[in-house]
Amino acid sequence: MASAALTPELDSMALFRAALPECARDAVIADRLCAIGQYRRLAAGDALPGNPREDRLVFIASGVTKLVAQLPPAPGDDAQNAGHKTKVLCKNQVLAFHFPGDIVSVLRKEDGDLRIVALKDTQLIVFFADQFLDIAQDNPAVIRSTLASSIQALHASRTRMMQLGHKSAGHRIAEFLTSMAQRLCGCTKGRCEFVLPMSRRDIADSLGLTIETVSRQFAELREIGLIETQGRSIVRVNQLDTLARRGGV
Amino acid sequence: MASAALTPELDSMALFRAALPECARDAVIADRLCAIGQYRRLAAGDALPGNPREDRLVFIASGVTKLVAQLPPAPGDDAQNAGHKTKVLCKNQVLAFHFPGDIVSVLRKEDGDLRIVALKDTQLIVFFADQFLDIAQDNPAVIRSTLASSIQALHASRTRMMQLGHKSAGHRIAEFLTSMAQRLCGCTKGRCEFVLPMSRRDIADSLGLTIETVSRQFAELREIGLIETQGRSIVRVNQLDTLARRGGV
DNA sequence: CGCAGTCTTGAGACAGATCAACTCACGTGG
DNA sequence: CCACGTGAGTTGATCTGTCTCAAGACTGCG
Repeated sequence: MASAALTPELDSMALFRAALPECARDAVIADRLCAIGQYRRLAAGDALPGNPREDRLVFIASGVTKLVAQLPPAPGDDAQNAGHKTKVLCKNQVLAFHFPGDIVSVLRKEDGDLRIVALKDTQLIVFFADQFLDIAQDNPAVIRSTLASSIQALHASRTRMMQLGHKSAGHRIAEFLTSMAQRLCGCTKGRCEFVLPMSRRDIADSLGLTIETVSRQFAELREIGLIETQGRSIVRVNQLDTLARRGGV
Repeated sequence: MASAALTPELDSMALFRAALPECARDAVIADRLCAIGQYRRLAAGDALPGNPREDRLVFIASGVTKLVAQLPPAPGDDAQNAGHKTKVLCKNQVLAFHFPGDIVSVLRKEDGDLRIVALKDTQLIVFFADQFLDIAQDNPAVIRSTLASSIQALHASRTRMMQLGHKSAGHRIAEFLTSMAQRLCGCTKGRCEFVLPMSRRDIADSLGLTIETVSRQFAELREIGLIETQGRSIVRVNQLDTLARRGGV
């Protein structure tokens, strides 16, 4: 898509510009936004340092990240679990995975903070939300596209809520694989092959399941012949449309 | 807060103005927004007619509503459930409850449509999102507050996702009651009493549980002495802070 | 007062979690 | 280049929480 001859930083900025609404790409406003964006590089496994004070907007230029909500270590969580047993380990819910071109809004911590963690080497641009909006509001197209993307995220989040609320493990895994096929190789039917950038644990945490259950579901899909796997992370889907139907959408 | 002598419609519009950022309340922009807003009245149980074509923003002036995602009657849902049994009835996920002052964004239907249903007699103002934004984008304060509220909704939705992903029935009910206490009588500690505007079924659907489980959890809280109930919908919480801790926040 | 629908309570079934081995992939260092 | 070790992934046995199905009790309406 973008050039390769420039520095990684300029390259990332160019990608960011390309993500802006067409009319704003080469305008002054793009320069102003780029000026306040901080370029960052994360190695696989690294987390973007948290900032408890400011809401931020993060543009993913390359790589893959997960957005993790780290539940606080259950402060006084035992006071009430009279009879129950509760894992003392703080559980990490993976709220979403993000791919190049995505803009993620990271609110400052309130109930156990949000963190962006890289799954592979990742380049991103960080904006402070206030600064970004101060500039963006001068340009209707930009502010509207920002709003649109946040509404989009809301919609996605609601869809996932429905998943977590009603769907069985089988449904969830099928839907997960379907969406990964779309994201990673743009396929919606037929057969395709891709490399999952995230671990079983990440998948489990994002779907509200355990790794064992995820593993068993993969096994079941393998037995039926719907998918094949190679090594830890290579997945080949044989009938994507059948898989999608299994996901119940 | 608002007058009572005017017509219900004017009254609702006044409430809407009051919800705008201060600097915009009496400005021209408020008049323009009011001009495109359609006043609606819903009796308890009625649904706001869906609109498959336009995204809408709905301002709740009075009453209480639920936002329901009606899953399509599982078109070809059985093809894959080889061995499993699946409810044929279409399940209704309640995505959120809304109270006076809330602005709800209702996206046009995509995967099983969204509907707003009144829980008690409700007055609201409906805007077409495009029209609304065309006007709002002229005023930085308005567009930013719109964005802020949508980000807020996103955050709430994420919080709920975490709930549905990780929390036990007991946690969910405790958190639900805590948030209702805040919404309905502004309490965060001590004891308080309120009338739940929604049925057990609505509660169950919003938390991803069954009515039976909800009922049992209420019973448990009653036995512990944390709450008392009277009739179907009056709830008295004895130790709100203890309940909140039980919710695990 | 009586009916209809909501809520409660109980007994049993099942999906998924938990606990515990075991296997395998993949990077390391000899 | 291959042996090795570590951590990821798989598989199995059991256990628990929640759903299901089925009565029954109550609320609140006509």
